Amino acid sequence: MAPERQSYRAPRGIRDVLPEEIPLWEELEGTARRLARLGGYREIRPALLEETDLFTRSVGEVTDIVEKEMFTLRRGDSSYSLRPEGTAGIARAYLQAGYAKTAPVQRLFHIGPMFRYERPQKGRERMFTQFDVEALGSLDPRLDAEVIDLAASFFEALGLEGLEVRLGSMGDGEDRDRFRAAVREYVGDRLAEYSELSQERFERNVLRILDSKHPGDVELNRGAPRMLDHLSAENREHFEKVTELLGGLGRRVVVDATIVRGLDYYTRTVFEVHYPELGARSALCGGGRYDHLIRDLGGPDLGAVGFAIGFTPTLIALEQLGLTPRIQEIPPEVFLVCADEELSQRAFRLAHQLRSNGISCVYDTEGRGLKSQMKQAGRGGHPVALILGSDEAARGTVQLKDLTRKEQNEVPEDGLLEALQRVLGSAPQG
RNA sequence: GUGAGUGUAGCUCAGUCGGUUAGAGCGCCAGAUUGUGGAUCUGGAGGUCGAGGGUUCGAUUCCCUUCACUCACCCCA
Repeated sequence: MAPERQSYRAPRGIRDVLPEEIPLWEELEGTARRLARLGGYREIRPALLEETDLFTRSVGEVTDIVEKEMFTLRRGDSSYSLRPEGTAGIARAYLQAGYAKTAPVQRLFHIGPMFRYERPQKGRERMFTQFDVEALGSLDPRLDAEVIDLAASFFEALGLEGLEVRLGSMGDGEDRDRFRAAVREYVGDRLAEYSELSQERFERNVLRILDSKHPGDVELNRGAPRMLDHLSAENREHFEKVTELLGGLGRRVVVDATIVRGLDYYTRTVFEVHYPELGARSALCGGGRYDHLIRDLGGPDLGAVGFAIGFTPTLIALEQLGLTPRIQEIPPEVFLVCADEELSQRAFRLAHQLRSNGISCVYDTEGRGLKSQMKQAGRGGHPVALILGSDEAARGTVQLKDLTRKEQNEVPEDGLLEALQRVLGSAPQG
């Protein structure tokens, strides 16, 4: 029974959100929900755990995420994984719910944790919360623009101004294959000059070489083929439409041919939202179109577009820019003070009564003295202290102290609720 | 997976050129004439100096190993 280890910690890369931090998280979640709903997006809460196969099919077998970053568990012959990203599960839920047949166009959003087995570092955790927005069932470029606009609006609502939307297109099908071949040829001709890392990527995922930040590679990439030059007429038109629509909203759009998403399911539109002031860590959001994912999961070939915003990078950005909302926890409205220990049962019952009437309250459980209880009431930030004393009890009254105004009145018990509501309703700090 | 840095009270950190009772601030608890708050003052509790091993008369201080955390690379939100 004697424990070998006297302390437990959360697993590596996983952190608790403590009560002190909840107001901040509620602010982020509330902002996300509010904006999503303004656009008619409905909240969905898909499974945290899926069959592993769902992710290998959708995200891609040779991606890092699937190859080495999934938390996977086996039960008998089945293999399940904690979701490493949100889109696959949402698309799966969409199909399972029958939306593809009953109401194909679905605007959906989700806020929740994702899991990736990675080495933690700043802005990267093994369990991280994402705001996911997905518009499924349509190819309309307005949805691309709408979704991008929503992502940018989220950051703006939190106080970030001067955002930059970087937009590119990965093409689709044939033009993408042609482009990939062109890149292979270009890079293959001078592979030895590329960095070791890029050489490794040559077989794995050529397109990522275009994304390299290695100075030598950047130089070599200057002459590389550009996806935007290889787009088919149809995809070109779609891309231009999205650009135009965003421009029409006054959004600053930078066409960035180097954007390459890491996940296999992306097609055509890809984008990132950047906050340039943040430098290297300026990407706050990534997303794009994934027009064949639904088909690949067994449904009809319907288009879809979406994005994911990580809460952790967002919080870091806000912190760096001094924009972290300073929101106080809201303490219970009443602290019940027992001047006499014999009244503790009455205090307990009174607490129940107040709560039944919608008034939040707490009381001391450590048998502390009056003074100490008053201290707790004051430091706890409760607007009101109710003091139960034996003299008052004999008179059928309690002392009601307004801690913000420092006013105290003796009130009869049968008028207590009204008196409390009056004081609380007119609380100056709101 | 690779590399670097750091590990001393709940938190933020001093400190010991190896020496015998390890410190501060904040926080916490208790008092300041006995039924009243956030200030002030006084006092108090709280640390196997991450863990294991080595060198030494002696290690929290030096060396090794290990674990954890942090940061960077990779990858990505």
